Amino acid sequence: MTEQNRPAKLGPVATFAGRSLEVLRDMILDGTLSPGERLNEVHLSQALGISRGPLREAIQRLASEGLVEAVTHRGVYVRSFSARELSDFYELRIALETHAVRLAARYAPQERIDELGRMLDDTESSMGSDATGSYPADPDFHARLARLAANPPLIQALTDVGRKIQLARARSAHQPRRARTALDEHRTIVAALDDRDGDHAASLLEAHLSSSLNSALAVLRAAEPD
Amino acid sequence: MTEQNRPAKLGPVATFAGRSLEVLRDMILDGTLSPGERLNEVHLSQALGISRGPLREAIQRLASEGLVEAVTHRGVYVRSFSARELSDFYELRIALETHAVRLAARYAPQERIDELGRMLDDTESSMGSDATGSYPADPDFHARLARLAANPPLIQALTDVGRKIQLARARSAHQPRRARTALDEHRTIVAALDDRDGDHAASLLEAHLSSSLNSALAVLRAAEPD
DNA sequence: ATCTCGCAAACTGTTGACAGTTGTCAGCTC
DNA sequence: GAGCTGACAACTGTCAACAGTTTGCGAGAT
Repeated sequence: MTEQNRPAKLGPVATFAGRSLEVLRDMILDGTLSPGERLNEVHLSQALGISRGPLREAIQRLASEGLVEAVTHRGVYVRSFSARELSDFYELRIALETHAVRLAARYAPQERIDELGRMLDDTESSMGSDATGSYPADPDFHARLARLAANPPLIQALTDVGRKIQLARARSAHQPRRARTALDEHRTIVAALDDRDGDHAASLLEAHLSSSLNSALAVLRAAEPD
Repeated sequence: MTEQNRPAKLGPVATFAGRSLEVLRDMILDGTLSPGERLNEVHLSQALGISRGPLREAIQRLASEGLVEAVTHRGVYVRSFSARELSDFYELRIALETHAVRLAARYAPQERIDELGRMLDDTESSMGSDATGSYPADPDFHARLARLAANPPLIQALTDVGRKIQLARARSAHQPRRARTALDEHRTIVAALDDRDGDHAASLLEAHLSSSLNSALAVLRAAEPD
C-alpha cells in the first residue's frame, strides 16, 4: 500500500458541475461572456461537452454569487452593474477590508507582514522605473492582505465582492497611470501594519480604495455618460 | 438596461428549484434538518414531491450560501459549526453591521430612525413588565437596522452571515435572561442614531454584538465543553 | 402601412432512467 | 477473534427525452 492520499484539497473538482462553475466564472470575469449577455444552456453545454443538468447546477451557484441573474423561463444573463452598484460594492469592500486590516494589525504574525513588504519590492523591480506599467499583482496584494485577518468567512466575503467589482469594472481595467500611485499606497499600508497601527492602516486603506473607486467611476462614466 | 427590480415581489418563485431552496433553507434554520445530518436526495425529492434535478439545483445554492457542505459521491450534509467559526461569523457581522450603522447615521431619513424606535416601543409593551420574555423581534431589529444603510450588497452580506449564525447557534436559542438587556442596548443604539453619532452607535453596536456572541458561546460550551 | 392574432420555433423547467462510486456485510483466511 | 475479500445494496453524478412557456414572425384585417 502506497501512502496515496486522497485528492481532496487541490485536485480539480472531479465533477462536471464543479468544473463548469470554475470555467464559467473565469469566462465571465475575463470577458469571454460579456455583461448583459445571455447564457444559452444548449449551446453552452455543447461547448463544455456536458449535458444541461450539471451546467444548470453550476449556473445556480453563479446566480448565488451574484455574477449572473436568472429570470424564470427567460434565461440567465451575465450581470451588468450600474455605477451606483459599483459604489455599493466598494462601500461593502471598504467595510470588510478595513476590518480585516485592523485584525491583521492586532494578530498577524510579523513574518507575514514582512512577506507582504517583500512582495511589493518584487513587484516594483519587475515593474521597472517607468510609471506606466500596469499593476497585475494588485488583486494578489489585497487577497494576501485579507488572509492576514485569519478569518475564513471574512476572506470569503471579500473574495465574493472582489469578483463582483471585477465584473462591474469589466473592460475598464486599471489605468496604468494609477499603478505607481497604488503601489505607493500599498507601501504605506504595510508600513502602518508593521507599526501595528490598525487605525492608521485602516484609514490609509479606505483612502486607497476610495481612489480606486473614483478612478473606476471616471472611466465608467467616460464610456457611458448616461 | 440596468433594471434591478426583482421579477416577483411576494409570489412563490414559480419554479421547483426556487421554492425548494426556500423550503430547505427554512428546514435547516428551524432545525427540521439538524447540523451534521445528511440530505438524501431520493428521500428529500419524494418528500417535496419533485424530482432530483431541481432539488440538486437548490442544494447547490445552499452549498454556495454555506449552509450545507457537498462531498463528492458521498452526499451533502447540513453544516455544523465550531465555536471558533461562530466567533469568526460574529467578527464578520461586526464589520458589516457597524459599517451599516455608520452609513445609517449619515444618510438614513429621520423617519426610518423614528420607525425603529417605535418598533422597540411595541416590542417592549408586548413583552410585558417581567424581564423573562423572549425577544423574537431581535432578528427583525437587526434586519431593519441593516436596511437603513440603503446598500443592497451590504444587506445581502448581512443576511447571509445572519443565517449562518442562526445555524451555528442551532438550539442554543436566545436566553430569555438577555432579552431585556438586548432591548435596552437596542434603545441606546437608536438613540445614538437619532443623534447622528455614527461612531457612538457603532461602538454601542459592537459591544452589543460581543455580548450576544459571549452569551452564545457560553451556552455552546456548556453543552459541548470540548 | 400598421396592428392584431395565432402559430411555430427555440428555449427553459422537469422528469425518469442509466452509470459509476461508496459503504456494508457476509464469508473466508490466518 | 481480527482482518482481508468480494459481492450487493444504496446513493450520487450524468444524460437524454418530455412538457410548458416565451418569443419572433407572418398572414390577415383595418
